[in-house]
Amino acid sequence: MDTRTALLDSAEAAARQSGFDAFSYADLSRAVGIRKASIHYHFPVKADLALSLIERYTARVLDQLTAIEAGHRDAADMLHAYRRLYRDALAGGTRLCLCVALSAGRNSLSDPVLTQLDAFHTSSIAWLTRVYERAVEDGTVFGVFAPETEAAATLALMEGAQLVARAAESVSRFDQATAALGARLVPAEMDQA
Amino acid sequence: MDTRTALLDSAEAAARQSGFDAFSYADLSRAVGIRKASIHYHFPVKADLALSLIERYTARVLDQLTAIEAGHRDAADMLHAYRRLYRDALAGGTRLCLCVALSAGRNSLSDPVLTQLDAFHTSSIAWLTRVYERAVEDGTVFGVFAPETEAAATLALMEGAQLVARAAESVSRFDQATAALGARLVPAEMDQA
DNA sequence: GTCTATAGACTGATAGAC
DNA sequence: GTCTATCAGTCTATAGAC
Repeated sequence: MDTRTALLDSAEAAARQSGFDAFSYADLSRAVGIRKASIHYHFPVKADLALSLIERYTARVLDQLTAIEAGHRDAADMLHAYRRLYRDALAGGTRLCLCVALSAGRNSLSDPVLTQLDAFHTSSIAWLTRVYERAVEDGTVFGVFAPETEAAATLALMEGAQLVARAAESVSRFDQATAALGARLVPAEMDQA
Repeated sequence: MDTRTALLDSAEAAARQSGFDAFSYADLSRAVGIRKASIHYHFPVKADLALSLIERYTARVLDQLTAIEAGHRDAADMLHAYRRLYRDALAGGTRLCLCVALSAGRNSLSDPVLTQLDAFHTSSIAWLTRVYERAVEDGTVFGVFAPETEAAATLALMEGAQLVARAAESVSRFDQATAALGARLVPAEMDQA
């Protein structure tokens, strides 16, 4: 394998594990077995590395999407495969898809902070679960079957929509991503009317 | 306002804009108008600051959720308000919810990288749109009305689910968040049977 | 292409005066 | 509580020999 590819492989693994800013040329040099300065021959500044990384990654994922499209007949099958793609990319919860990782960056948080973060998610899901339980009763949200499942999905949807929106620096991306949720909600009564 | 609060306010703004690792005590000292070393009196190490930050934030959001619950009758109204909470927190696409930002971290990406990132999202949505268009025809996904809207939601759901899963270092969080999507898919035929 | 050596800047953190 | 002064460690990046 040529040095450039080894560098990209190592950098991708590191970026997906901890974020693009979390690894240095020093880390990379240790992993690949050449000196720090030599990396600058291949990628003069670190932004060049980021660009090569995402270009290679995008091409690879697009190939996979094409393969999924060719290998399945049903839309449902394709969505199953798509979901599996992201799921497998997680590597047991330790790695993000490179694009999420680039949107995301370093993760140098201490254990107590991670605990609090998890508590926040848990509380949010608990709250949303109560809301969806009510929805089952009052019928103001279309198609709710499992409140807790809906709750977890809604939280993830919000976090993901924010990430996508920030990457593009455009709120309309957020609106676009959450419009489907909005469409399921029965319009509110006009209090002002 | 006391120094501690000013520090927390400034740190929160910075963290939500660029990530927790993207601002330094030096930046903070400039913003608040005291010396770098003085910050260490309030928050001896930076992890202390992160913890105070998320504790304060969590308490505030939980209060808002309680208020939403008290102020609306319908589940649909509550979900509207919840969605609006996250939307407003975006501040036009420049700031993340603190929890997403902490999961996410620094974002020191160059313009070309951001462009590629956006291209990736656009391609993914285009692909998913085609899949959902097919779903409308073949009926293998329940409740699809607007393919492009579904596509944007699915992408955001995946990114968010990964973020939530990484924060907890558990794949089951990902499964939980995407289970609702799975439930909408008509089971695949058994090829092995 | 890979190396040694180094520049220059910035980081989080500490000691101790006031 | 806030200050000055300073530490040792990190980082990206460059110059120039081989």
